[in-house]
Amino acid sequence: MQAKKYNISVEATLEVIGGKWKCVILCHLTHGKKRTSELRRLIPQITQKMLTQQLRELEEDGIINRIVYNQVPPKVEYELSDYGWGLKGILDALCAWGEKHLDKVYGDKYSVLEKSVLNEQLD
Amino acid sequence: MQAKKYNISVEATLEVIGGKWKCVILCHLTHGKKRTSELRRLIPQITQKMLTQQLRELEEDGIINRIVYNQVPPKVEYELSDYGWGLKGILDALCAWGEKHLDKVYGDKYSVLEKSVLNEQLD
DNA sequence: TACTCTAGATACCTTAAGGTGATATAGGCA
DNA sequence: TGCCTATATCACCTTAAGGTATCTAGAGTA
Repeated sequence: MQAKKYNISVEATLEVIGGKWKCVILCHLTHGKKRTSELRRLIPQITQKMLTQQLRELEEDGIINRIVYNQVPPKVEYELSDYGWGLKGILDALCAWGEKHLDKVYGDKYSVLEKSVLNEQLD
Repeated sequence: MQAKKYNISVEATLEVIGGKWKCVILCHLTHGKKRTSELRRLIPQITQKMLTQQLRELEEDGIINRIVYNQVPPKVEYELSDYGWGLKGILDALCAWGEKHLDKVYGDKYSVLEKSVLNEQLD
């Protein structure tokens, strides 16, 4: 395989965790193993297709592990792989910056309700 | 203005630095003020339109400052704003992870040439 | 005069990312 | 017998992100 030409290494990172959903999924997984249905509940706007598609790609890149339980109805869990845990610092920083940014941009208009919902989902 | 509903704060961050180019631009700016033409040289694949478009959006979000010199031919420089410097930790981490990832994925096949080009551009 | 150089705008077009809705499993259970 | 469950895949469609080509300004310069 030929190394792809990146002009700057951050492009390699973006290829792995870029896009609309991957960081969101990974942030949730930093709080522990999750079932597919849990992820769908945690990320209401994501569609079934996008969820499994993003999970597949993350799995291919070795960021997450897919754990299949042989039972009916099916049960599948996803967790950060050892390699994926190397992203924890970045993911936490992204979340933290986002919170600060929301405070800055919306200030008081950023309702307490929002925050409680947000924290609930972070736990 | 109504606060947008985010399910998790990382979404707010992605709205500011998401997309194909913004992190790349910002990474370059962490190494100092840059003229438009310098950025275009540093990011050969970006088109004129995308560059100015992304720069405008970053400026609107208060991440970068646009410095216009009143002279002909025009001279415009971009630099991280004080607020933008708050992203330095994240940007550095993204770059660092990307380098490690390239090593892991490509190993020896990831040529020294690539690395030197890469480092050159990081300086 | 004609052409350079830098930064940018704008209209239009292409493509890939993302979304919708239907269908497939395969055992448990009413 | 037929419906439930959770997970996933497929074909198709939409939309927004990104790309191309052409245009501007205004002074220097060959």
